[in-house]
Amino acid sequence: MTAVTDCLDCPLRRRPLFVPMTEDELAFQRRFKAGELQIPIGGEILTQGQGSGSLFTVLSGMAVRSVLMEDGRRQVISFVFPGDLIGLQSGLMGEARHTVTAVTEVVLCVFPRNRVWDLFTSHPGRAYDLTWIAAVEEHFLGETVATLGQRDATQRVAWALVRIWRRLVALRMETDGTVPFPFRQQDLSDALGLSVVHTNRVIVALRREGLAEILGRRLAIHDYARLCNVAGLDMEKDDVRPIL
Amino acid sequence: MTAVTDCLDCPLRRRPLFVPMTEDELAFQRRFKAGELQIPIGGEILTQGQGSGSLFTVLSGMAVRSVLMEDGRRQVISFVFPGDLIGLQSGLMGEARHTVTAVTEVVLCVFPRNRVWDLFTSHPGRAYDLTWIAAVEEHFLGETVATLGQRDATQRVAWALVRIWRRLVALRMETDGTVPFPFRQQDLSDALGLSVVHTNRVIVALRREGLAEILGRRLAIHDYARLCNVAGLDMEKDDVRPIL
DNA sequence: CGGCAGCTTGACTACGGTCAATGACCGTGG
DNA sequence: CCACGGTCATTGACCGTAGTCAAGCTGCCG
Repeated sequence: MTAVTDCLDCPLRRRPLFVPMTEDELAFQRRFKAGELQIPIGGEILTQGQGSGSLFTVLSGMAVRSVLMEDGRRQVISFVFPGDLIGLQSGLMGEARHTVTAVTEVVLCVFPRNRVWDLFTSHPGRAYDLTWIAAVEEHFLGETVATLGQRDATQRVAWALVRIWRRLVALRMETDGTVPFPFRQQDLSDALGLSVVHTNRVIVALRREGLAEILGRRLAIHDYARLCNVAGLDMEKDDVRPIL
Repeated sequence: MTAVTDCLDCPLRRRPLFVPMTEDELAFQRRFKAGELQIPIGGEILTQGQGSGSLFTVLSGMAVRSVLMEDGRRQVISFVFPGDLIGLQSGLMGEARHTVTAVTEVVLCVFPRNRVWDLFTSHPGRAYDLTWIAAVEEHFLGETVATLGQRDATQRVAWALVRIWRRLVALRMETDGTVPFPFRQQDLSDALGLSVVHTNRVIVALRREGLAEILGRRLAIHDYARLCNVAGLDMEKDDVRPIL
């Protein structure tokens, strides 16, 4: 049980991926933040069908956002990384439409939902950022739809690996040419609409090709340019975004 | 060339699908609305890669939101109906990430982008609604991802038909048990990640089963309950949402 | 050391893609 | 008025990617 991180000392917000905060915004954040929550591996941050009294920003750790379908199948909607906002939908629309499950231990900043309105009335800049965050999320989902709709298995896997890689690099989580990769192949396949078996075959193929490799919960990309090419992604960097 | 609709007389905002506006909001909308734009069939409301100086709300007509991929394939991200907001992403993130193409003649309310900020500073309620709209959109895309990832061809087509049906019914556009259906089978297949050929086979099968039928640019659902069942959707109504 | 979760591989199957041809409908111009 | 060309829907034959089933493997934790 470590002490709660003061927003002033927050290591995340200074990463190049995020839009810098003004002094004023920072002051507001400090008041807005109600505390921290620690979730163990496998724990649920949000549960489909249940309301939540809070909004969260991931301070550290990773998670998976998924929906459970009637027939028991699972679709992973997105992977969740430090800096991501969780609970906007349930915050604005009532109950959560998906489940968010921690795949590592996760530490969350907690923002009370009943004060979101304050944010809109007294901090339009932050409100704007909130909308911006939602728009960024929407954009990613659009790309995901395009991937599931149009790309074949190899392209999909390459796409997912590149996306995860880029995000973690932008967060400065790369060491020795590898980034953490706490997801199971099952998570990947549920995200990409493939069977685990086939996903595995593709991963093995990419490894043999010398493109990328998943080893001991870490991901190494050996030929970034070629992998991007396979994925159908250009090599440009991710846009910056605000962080709450 | 008919006269511009005054927000006061706007037929859309009173539909049960939308959250009613307060007097105050209505007054603001009237000032915010810069005019109308009429787009012919096949015209582009927004073009991928280009910025746009405006936000739009669809007043009438339908469109298709799509991304063009490197290899020339097309993914339809969503279908666009009256009441939908267009251009939030390009408004907040710079350039449009997708193209919106009119499939009928479309009339748009135009909101100048440079006044969006006013909305955040002086009308927090509207700003909140804007975020809400973004969250709703995100939710739909999540469902789309789940559909493309987990459902087979028949379920996908059924899902799309039910979604379109529900939306148009909520907009009161049903007559004689049918709703307008201006989309080509190509649009459907591009939305569902199927080939036109296979999409057609499924549509024919659904028709033979007496579940649903597309005839002369109109969609008839003959067995709503069963179709929902095939689609893997429960029969509950859509949530209400704000309209800009 | 045993058990379980997750990764890997092989053999077979099937859903949906591709290619190709035909048909229905419509607007245009000779 | 009809011939022509275009777009979209429909159907058939064939094929290939990815799913399913099943078995073994590896590594970790109790």
